[in-house]
This record gives sequence, structure tokens and C-alpha cells, in this order.
Amino acid sequence: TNPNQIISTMETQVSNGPTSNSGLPNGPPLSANGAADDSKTNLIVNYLPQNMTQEEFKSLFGSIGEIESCKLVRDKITGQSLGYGFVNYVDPNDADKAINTLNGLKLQMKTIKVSYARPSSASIRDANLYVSGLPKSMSQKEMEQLFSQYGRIITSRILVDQVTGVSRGVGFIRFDKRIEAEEAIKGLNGQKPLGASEPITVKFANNPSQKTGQALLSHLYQTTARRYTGPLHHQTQRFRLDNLLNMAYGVKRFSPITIDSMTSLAGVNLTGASSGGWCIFVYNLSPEADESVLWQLFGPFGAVTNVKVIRDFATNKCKGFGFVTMTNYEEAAMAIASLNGYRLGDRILQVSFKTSKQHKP
DNA sequence: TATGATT
Repeated sequence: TNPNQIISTMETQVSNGPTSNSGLPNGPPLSANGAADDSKTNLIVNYLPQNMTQEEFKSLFGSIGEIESCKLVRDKITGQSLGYGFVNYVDPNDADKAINTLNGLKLQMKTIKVSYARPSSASIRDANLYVSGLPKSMSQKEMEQLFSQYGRIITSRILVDQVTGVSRGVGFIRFDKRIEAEEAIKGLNGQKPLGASEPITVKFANNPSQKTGQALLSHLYQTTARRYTGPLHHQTQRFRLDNLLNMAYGVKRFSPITIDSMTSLAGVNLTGASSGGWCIFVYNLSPEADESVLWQLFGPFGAVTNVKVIRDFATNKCKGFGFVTMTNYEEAAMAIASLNGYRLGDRILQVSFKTSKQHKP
């Protein structure tokens, strides 16, 4: 599938109005201008982890149902993920299911947002505003009220201190149309909100990609170093350092000593290691378990490329186990250390690297 | 109940 397909389709789709039939017996519904109507199948996914790849993205959303096309949006020049993407399902029911099961999923330090995509057009681009100098007492609702006089607000957010939860006086407002955002800048930039002592600054928000290399590394350090907050021993800390260096320099720096000592101690072959990543065996899942539970369990620990619940062919119920593939050894090891013995419902999970039993004496 | 593979 051409990855540009969604974008090019959306750019020609200027209206989300009533759909008309294509005229063919089983043809897809067409909108007024003749473009395919994706309004019930096409989703936008926001707040993806920076390091999530197109393959991981497709694997995550492909676990819901058949995908017509999907695209992780990247910076044209640097190739960096912009942290959002589009998924167009074949079946509108799967799009609905994806929203219900994957919206709010925690992946690494992010909580992803899954919603129907608005039909794209030039007029809705660059409609996101950065607002600073807000009174700390101003709520999101109050900020929306201030801006709503200039147009329809699609999303809004006020950033808060991670520790205290107090407003940082900084927020974002996304309008439906760029011209509405332009009017809001004219009307509100440098103005004092009612009762405020300081004027606010209103300007167009930067693209998430427009970070310098330094800022990117700094961000990488923060997200990596803060990822796990549980008790840590020395070896774990070294894993984290290795991982940071892996990510910063884009190379694999697995420590042969560490892996050899672990494997020989365990007395088993690790077959989790392969070009596709590290395969993890998860035991004691309930018969009702599905792929989304594995994404939810393992996603917070790092890059997950694939999950699989093993089901009985006849009943389609989970046979009590599944597999998860993770890209990075350190993250896989952390997930195993954290999730082995974890209580899921009334079951205690047993989690380990997948082992080979083929050549056991 | 304990290591897949309807690709």
C-alpha cells in the first residue's frame, strides 16, 4: 500500500458532508466531490511515543482489524516521527473498536489518543496556538471561553507541573480553521484576560519536530531516565544507561557479558533474541484475554513490535498464554522483571523470555 | 492449564 494514499486522499476531500453513492452495485460510498468517504473508517492517533516506528504503529492498530492503509507522519527533512499518524480501516466497526480499546492506551510515557480524523484540507492546517502567561488560576474551560469567540475549538490543553499539578500558565488551543487561529492571535496576543495582572502571549505552536538536536537528546534523556520509577538496583541502572546510549546513537550496544551470564545461569537458550527483537512468553492469561491486554501490559516499558494471544482454534478462547516481541533488550528485561508475578484479575502472571525446548536433553 | 505459527 502506498503510504501517501491516506494523505493524498484526504487532501482532495474538502467536505465531510452527506455522502453519495458511487453508482456501482457494491462500490464504496463517495462524497460530493467523488473522493472515497473515510469519515467512519479513518482515525487520527495523537501522542504516540517519539520512537515508535511505522511497523509498530501498524502492528498495534492491525491487532484490531484489517487496515486499508496507515501512516505514521514524519518530518519531511529529518524523518523524525511527528508523534501522530492515521489509520484507515476497511471496516467502520473496527475503527469504532480501535477507539474503544486503544484510546487512552499508555505507551512508554505517553497516553495515546485515538479519534476519528477530520477530513483534511489546507484550511485546517497550522491552526494550533501556543499560549503563555496565563493566570495560574485559569482553568481549561475558562481558557476555552476566552478563545471560543474567535472560532470552533477542536482541542485545548493547559500544561501542569508534574509534581504539584499546578498550572504552568502555558496552554494550547487548536481551532478548526487557520483563519480562526489568526484572528485569535490578533485579538488576544498581548491582552490581559479579565482580572489578570499580566498580558498573555498567543502565537502559532511549533511543530513537535522543530526541536534542535540538542533539545531532542535532552528530551530523550528525560523520557528514558524517568521511564521507570520503581526500585532499581545497579544492574537495572546500567541497563537504562545502555538504553539511553542505544537510543541516542542509534546503535545496538548489548553487553555480551550480561547476556551470557544470564543465559548460562538460567541454563536455557534464549530464543527471544532475533532480528525481530526479543520474544517474551506470557503465561496464565484468562480465556478472555485479547491482544489489547498485552499492549496495555507491555507498552509502558518500551517499544513493542508484536503481540499474540494463542487461542484454541475451535473455541477462539485464549489457551492461557501469549507472546510479546520487544525491540530493546533492556526494556524487555525491565518488563519481565516488573510483570512476572504481576496479578491480573485473579491470576498471577508468569513472564519470561521465550525459551527453546526443541533440543532439551 | 506451561512456549505459537490459518502467513
